[in-house]
Amino acid sequence: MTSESYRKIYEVVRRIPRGRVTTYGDVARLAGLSGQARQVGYALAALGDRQLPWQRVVNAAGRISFPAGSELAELQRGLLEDELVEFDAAGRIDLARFRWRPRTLGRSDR
DNA sequence: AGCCTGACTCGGA
DNA sequence: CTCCGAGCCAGGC
Repeated sequence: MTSESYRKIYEVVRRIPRGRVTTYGDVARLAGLSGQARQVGYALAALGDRQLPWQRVVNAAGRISFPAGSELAELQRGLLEDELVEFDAAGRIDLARFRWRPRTLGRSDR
């Protein structure tokens, strides 16, 4: 069960395209785990050496979910900036511009 | 089992 | 804008 949920979560994260981001809640929905955003974060924390674009998952506020200034926060931000994802002065990503909208959510890209 | 914590989110004050 | 409170669920003690 857990492993099954994790598998679905990883499956979704793997599909996030470069230069785009998505939220924990969206990943949960796409993985058929609506309302379990928290478990997504949990699954990502247990990534191990899997090669997944985990940096493309941010919270619903468009912010990195690590303490500002922490090592992981810096790493994630750096990886995203390398993909040309922009952060405003407050460290927020404009989800209206960078959010990934897969067809399975009913929306097309812009 | 009970209790706390956490890469979350949403609605209300 | 910020601060709860509640819902969520896996893990560790």
